[in-house]
Amino acid sequence: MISQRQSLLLKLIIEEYIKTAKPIGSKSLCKIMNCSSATIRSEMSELEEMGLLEKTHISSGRVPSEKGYRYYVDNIMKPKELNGDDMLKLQTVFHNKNLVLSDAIIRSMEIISDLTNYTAIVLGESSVENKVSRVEAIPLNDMELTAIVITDKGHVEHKKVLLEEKVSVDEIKQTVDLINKLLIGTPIDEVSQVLEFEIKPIIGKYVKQHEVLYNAFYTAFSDFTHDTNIKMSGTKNILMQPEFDNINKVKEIIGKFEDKDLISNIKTDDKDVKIYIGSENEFDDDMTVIKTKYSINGEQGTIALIGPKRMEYERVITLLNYIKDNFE
Amino acid sequence: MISQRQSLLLKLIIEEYIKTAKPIGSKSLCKIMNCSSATIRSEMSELEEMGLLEKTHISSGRVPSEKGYRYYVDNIMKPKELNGDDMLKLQTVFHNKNLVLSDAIIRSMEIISDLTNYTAIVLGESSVENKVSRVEAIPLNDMELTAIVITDKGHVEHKKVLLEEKVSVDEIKQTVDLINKLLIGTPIDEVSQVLEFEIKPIIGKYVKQHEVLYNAFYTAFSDFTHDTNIKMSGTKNILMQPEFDNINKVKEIIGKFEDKDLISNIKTDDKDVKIYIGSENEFDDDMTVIKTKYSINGEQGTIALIGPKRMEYERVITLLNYIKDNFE
DNA sequence: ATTTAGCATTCGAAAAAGCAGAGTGCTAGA
DNA sequence: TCTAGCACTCTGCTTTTTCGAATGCTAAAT
Repeated sequence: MISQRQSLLLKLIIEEYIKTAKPIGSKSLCKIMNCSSATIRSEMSELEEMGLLEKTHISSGRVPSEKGYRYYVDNIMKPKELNGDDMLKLQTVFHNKNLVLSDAIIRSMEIISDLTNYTAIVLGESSVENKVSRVEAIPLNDMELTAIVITDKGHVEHKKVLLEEKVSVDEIKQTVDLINKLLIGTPIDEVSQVLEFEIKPIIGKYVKQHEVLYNAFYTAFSDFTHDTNIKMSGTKNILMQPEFDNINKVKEIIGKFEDKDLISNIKTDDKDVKIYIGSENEFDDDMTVIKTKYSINGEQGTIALIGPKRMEYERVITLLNYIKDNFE
Repeated sequence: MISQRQSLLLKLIIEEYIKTAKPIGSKSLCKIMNCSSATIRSEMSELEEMGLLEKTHISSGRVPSEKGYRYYVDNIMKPKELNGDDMLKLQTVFHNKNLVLSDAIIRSMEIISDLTNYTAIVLGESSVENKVSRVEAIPLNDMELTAIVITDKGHVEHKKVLLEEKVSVDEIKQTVDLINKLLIGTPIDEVSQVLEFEIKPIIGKYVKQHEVLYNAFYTAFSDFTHDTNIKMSGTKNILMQPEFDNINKVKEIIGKFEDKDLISNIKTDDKDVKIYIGSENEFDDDMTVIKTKYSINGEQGTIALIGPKRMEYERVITLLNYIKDNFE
């Protein structure tokens, strides 16, 4: 077990390291720990033995290990009050009456990203809980049409589709009417099933070119439901962190930020704010991902921050909780 | 004036430098120029005097200057046939019958970016030449609605708007009907005028809360017309170029890539493929921007590539021309 | 009048050497 | 248990050296 004093020492080391990104030596903690550097050294080496601290080389100061951060997050750090400045900045969003909720979340995350220099991500989900309220198709020429779906919550999706063969405007109209009749009120995530099992079998009776049209709508719809909306901000900010002092790491991370799949994977269904340090996350072993689900008014998704493992955990968790609370 | 031999020399130096990114020494060109290094040296120093070449330091090999590239692009380089591999890759797009034109352009540019390791940009314009074909408003609750505009070319824009006061569903419906009546057929870029001068004056007669609703629609529409759609790909690729060997340049460029205004400024109305080398462009003095307008089927915009000044000009210009030709 | 060979010179990139400072571990005494 | 002291290690920086690739210039050759 870890002693009182060791816990304090770990706390001091981590918090100092978060500030400076430099290994912490025993001497610098003498006054505050009220003992000699030798004592601190021996405590340090015990913490190292437990795997909570590391050295960058044999005679360097100590640096927190992944396990060290984990311990800090789980057992040492305390939820803090939101800092006044941070709050003030965020208030500008809540007081801006012109912002729709979904925009407000994005804006809040932008602010948090600016405030912290971490990268903010908002993964909007394709509006589960939304029901189809209307389907439209605008024929553009004999080979193209735009399919539009509007949900009861005001979500709109549209997609241009290429028809494999010419289809008459009348036939398109008939198909749309049919789809509307059968689809209105259907939850968005059940649409593809309804299409497949209820509409496909009967569409042939009404429309000559049913294959073609069916396929067009089918691709349009399946795009809707699979598409997660990604908003990122501060991919530049994060490069200001001192850990990005070498060109290859920068390139690696930039590459990962461009990888939509990797980013989409950050999605979570956990309503609590959870922290994934280093190898605990799928994104990058040197980074920490902190994320939570939001869900307001039928719209839901994930908000996340990505930063170095040396992250201001207390502050970040407070920030995320704050905006969650304010949006409910 | 520049002599035959100097022109050849310049060509060789630039093309070699494009390949290797390393200064070119006189000796390396002896065989191909069929003369001694001393001769080449003296020609080189003349080219330098004319400002077409530069040295990185007093005893280094030569590197093309901005003016040198300009001269090369204007007077030396010849339009080439598209390389077979490049063509093959692009063909996959043209043969993919499922792609709508606008998607095909984006996809083509992605491929070009991969092929060249430059960054590709597609700036889609808010569909000039489109006319309003329908306006819809979906009330979400007493304070929010989603406004939808559909154009005759199948372009769809939608936006959630916050109402400043509660407005009844009936009033919303009336307003929408009125707007539809007056707006259908209006070219998208004239919408705000019609709204301001034709609709605003009479809306009060029909609707009690006319201010509120008018404002909502006005903001929604003005967002539509101002919004240029930016698609970028290969921001990572470009970092592979050897000029990005120092961290600060990388950060600078990443910052510029995040700057929507700077990117939007790349927009051009020139239908020819034009090259802007170094300080000739607004983007970055160390980079070259090559761009052209595309316009198909009422949809138009700008496609551009951003790369180092040391760009494969011949290839790039051929590529862009090729996709332009194939889309018309 | 060009072109070439030869030579001293310049400069950068990379390796080697040197140095100061910050830390550590360990031991012996308080 | 804690601390003072000491030998030792390693980094980060600066300085030196070395090496090779180019250059410009001059004088001879074509």
